[in-house]
Amino acid sequence: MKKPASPPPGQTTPAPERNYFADVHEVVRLVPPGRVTSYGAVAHYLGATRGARAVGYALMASNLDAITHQKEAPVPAHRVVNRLGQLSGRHHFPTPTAMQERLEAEGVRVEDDTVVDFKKLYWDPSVELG
DNA sequence: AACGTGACCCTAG
DNA sequence: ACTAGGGCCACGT
Repeated sequence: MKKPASPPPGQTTPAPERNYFADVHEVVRLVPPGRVTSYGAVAHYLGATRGARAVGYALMASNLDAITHQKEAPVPAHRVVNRLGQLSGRHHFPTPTAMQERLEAEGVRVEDDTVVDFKKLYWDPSVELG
């Protein structure tokens, strides 16, 4: 077998198959309705405090996947906002107002594309889940 | 294989 | 207190 790669430990991707997509998918899915979390919190829970970007990327993929499958959003991406509580990803939703609409539907007040009482509704997986 | 992009976060002046 | 810049992670071409 010409398996050239014997990836030494400590290189990129320490975990064997840490599918960021599936990982984020699962964490966000655990976010209860009426609560909101941030990309950084999810990233931190995954172990990468600075991987918040990848979290957003994975979320987009999962959301688009759901749309492609024409099913209900398996991942409540609308409950994920940036560290400032702003709906930075609202522009990437099927509709520019889908995120806010969904949040308000769950009782989350949104003003000026920003979650009201974001700190109060904040849901940290590292804290809630441990 | 390398460069560039992106729903971000943190540190420094 | 505010503004500016750099950095990390993953994916596409």
